[in-house]
Amino acid sequence: MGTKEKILDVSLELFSQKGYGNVYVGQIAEAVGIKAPSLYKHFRSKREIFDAILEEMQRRYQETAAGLQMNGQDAGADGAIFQKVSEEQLVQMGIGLFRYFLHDEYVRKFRKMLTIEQFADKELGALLTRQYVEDPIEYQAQIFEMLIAGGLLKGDDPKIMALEFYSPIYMLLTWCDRDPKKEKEAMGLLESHIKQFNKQYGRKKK
Amino acid sequence: MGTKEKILDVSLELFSQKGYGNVYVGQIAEAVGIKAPSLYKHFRSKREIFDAILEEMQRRYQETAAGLQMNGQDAGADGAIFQKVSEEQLVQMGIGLFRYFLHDEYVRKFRKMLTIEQFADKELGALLTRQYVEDPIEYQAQIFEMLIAGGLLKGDDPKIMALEFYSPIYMLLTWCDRDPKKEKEAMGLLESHIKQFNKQYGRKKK
DNA sequence: GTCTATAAGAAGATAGAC
DNA sequence: GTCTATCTTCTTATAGAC
Repeated sequence: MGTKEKILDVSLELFSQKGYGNVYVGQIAEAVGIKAPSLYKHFRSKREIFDAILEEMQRRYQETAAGLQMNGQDAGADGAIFQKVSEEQLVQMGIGLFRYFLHDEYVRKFRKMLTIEQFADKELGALLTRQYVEDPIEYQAQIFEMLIAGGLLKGDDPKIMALEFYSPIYMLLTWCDRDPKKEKEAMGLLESHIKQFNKQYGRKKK
Repeated sequence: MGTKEKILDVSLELFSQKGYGNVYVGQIAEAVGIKAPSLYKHFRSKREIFDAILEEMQRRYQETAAGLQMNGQDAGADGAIFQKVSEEQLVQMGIGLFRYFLHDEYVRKFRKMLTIEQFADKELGALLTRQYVEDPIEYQAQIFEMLIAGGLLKGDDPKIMALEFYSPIYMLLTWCDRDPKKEKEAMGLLESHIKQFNKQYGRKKK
């Protein structure tokens, strides 16, 4: 890893723990293994480091989102993918989303950074809302709408279903961000939640 | 309001917006209407201001919690209170909780401060978890357990019910903290959610 | 209790040698 | 690209007059 990438890496780690204002360029330099003035050969200022992180993480998110929406245009093709929806698949969808958000090192650190900076920087607050409230709910509402249309789930308000499916995921996620030791307990609650969700909205098997 | 109280007041406002490390004593003093050195006649240090806020807000929370748990020991008496549970009452319980968390000026600012400081200060992270995850879920699980025992709701896992009832409240709350203009939309979603919850878990009327 | 003046130190950033 | 030395500004806190 080049020095420039290492600077971004350790800066994200520090920003996600202490927040931008409580991280000093000396700390970044020390974590990288150089002296503070050397940082300025790679970035013009501390703010430029922050901006570079922001840009890179948004790029990655766009990539992931584009990947997830797959055939968003073509509901027919998506329907086919979920042809055989089952409790097990709903559980996998929820647990998978949770695991990805929680375990991907960059996703986790960036979410923590957004959380810390959300009120100081309106743009970051809006980003947090988009990435962790509006996009997931809209995406899941679309999926539920297709599953209902295909007769695989019952229900009449996909958006409320998405709110009810996703909100516990989000809350358990913020819980584990504060205390990673809770992951096992959170996973158990999440599984119970999804099974309950399936019991409520799933079509009877026989 | 005495100067000492005013210092705590404006400090909480500033800390909840920028975070402890990004607030300077000069800003606090300016907001109070005095010069920075005068602050030190009321508090020995900036940290002491922060600690005083923390202590005061925890005192208020204990007070509120004690009030809410009412007859927590005496499930019989609590049962009586909820004798005539209805959709309208569930809605009022959820909306009421939401409104209180969102509109009480001190509660809202303190929550934002905890949110900002949660990763830098483990104690504050634990406090946020207690006040906004564990206590509400435990409290609501107890209520649901009583309502089930009394035949007013159906369901077999009060804790999962509490998770499903409360998580959307929490998510909509964090959403509105970032963007208060969303309150009306959030309130509408919340009401739909609770009605859906009641449809799933409520005993049929006839 | 509030002020002005100021100390003491921290933090971001630059200059210039290597 | 990394270093040491240094500049400038900001920030917390104290001293002492009123």
